Amino acid sequence: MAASASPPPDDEQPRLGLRERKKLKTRVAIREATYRLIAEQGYEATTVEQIAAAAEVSPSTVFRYFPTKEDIVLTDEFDPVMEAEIRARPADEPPLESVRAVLRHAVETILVDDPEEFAQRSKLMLEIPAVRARMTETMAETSLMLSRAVASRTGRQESDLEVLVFTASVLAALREVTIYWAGHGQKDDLAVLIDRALDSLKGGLAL
Amino acid sequence: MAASASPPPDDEQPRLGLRERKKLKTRVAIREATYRLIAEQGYEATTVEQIAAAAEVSPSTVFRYFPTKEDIVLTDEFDPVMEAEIRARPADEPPLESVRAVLRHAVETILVDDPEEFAQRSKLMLEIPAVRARMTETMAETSLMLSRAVASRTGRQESDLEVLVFTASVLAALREVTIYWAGHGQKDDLAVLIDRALDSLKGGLAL
DNA sequence: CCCCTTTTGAGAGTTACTGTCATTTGACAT
DNA sequence: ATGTCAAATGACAGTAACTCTCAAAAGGGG
Repeated sequence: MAASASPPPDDEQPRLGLRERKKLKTRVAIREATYRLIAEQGYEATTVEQIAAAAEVSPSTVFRYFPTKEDIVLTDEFDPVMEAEIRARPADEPPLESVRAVLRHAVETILVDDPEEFAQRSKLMLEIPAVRARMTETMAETSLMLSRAVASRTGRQESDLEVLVFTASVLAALREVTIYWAGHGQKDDLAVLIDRALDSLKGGLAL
Repeated sequence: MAASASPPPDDEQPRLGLRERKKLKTRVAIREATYRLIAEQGYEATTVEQIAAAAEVSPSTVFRYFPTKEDIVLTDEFDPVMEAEIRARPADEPPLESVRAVLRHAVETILVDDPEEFAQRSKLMLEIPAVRARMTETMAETSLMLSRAVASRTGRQESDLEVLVFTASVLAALREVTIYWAGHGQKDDLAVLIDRALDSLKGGLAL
């Protein structure tokens, strides 16, 4: 997927050390500065130097936290959660339906959690090729985890061509949905669009 | 897709002017130099400056011919041909089958045409994230053309979500096939793999 | 309060890519 | 051939995303 905001409900109440808390703050500061600057000036016009200045850290630090500029916008902590959720679905459920349930839940969470950030990210995905490309790269990792989960539930290898095609198609469809949604003023109901897309896959892409 | 080499069988015997012939030569020289250097030193270690030197042109010229370094490796002139071929398929054929026929033909052509280049490109797609990313970008354009063709043949809008999901899934599957093939020593029969992938889509991704 | 480890910032360097301008070179008419 | 014009090239300067290295600063534990 592509969400971020609050990482899954804090497992560790047990107090992060000051160090860790500061790191988290820096991370957030960088991201917020980035989103703000991009909203004001556009993506390409915003340099990492400006981001660093706005977040009050050095450029070095920005790169320590995010490997690329695109990652500042995209980073995503949902994969592990989704993996667990998929594994938790009933074993006899068709994989496509498991994915549907999990995605629906994920989307719901994101929209409650931080709708604006999600909206802005979707728009960037629509408009900035570099971001879309990086997003797709990120999806490659998601794809791996999804393949693992699907493989283990169906008793196939995760390198099985059919498994790979499954995950690649599902994620590609999800990406199209997101872009479609962003391209239509973000007015549609995401859950409905996801259902349509998955139904289309389920029906064998008959047009 | 992702092929290049000789552009579709020269429609114009009627003599390219010296100018055009020279341009073509330069294009080829740059690409050959690039492939050679990459084979020798790896992708990242090969700079555009080196490529320019090896092709005996200036760096400026390299960038005039190819917008990015990745494009030198990826550029692809097959889209228009494939678009025409799809439109030429019988109108009552299911789109997935039209795609199957055209892809099969395209793969055949490529493998006859310039198997080595195709092999090396696949390997780069597998190994170099930047190339894979750029490849995916390229696929976005292919996706557009495929959507146009499919839309016009099914009487849908090309912005129709189902059409978008169709093309995105097909191309994602094709990408997986290519990577799978490259990752397995390029020993399998590509046509067979494509069939398996498309069958999987046709069957509604039931696992 | 001191020591040790982690984090940070400063600075220098690389490389892909952009834009500009003067020079060259093919095309074409005379 | 020769002159003229447009297209292609090369030289150059500049930007911005990264990378590396090293010394200064700051948290944590005794």
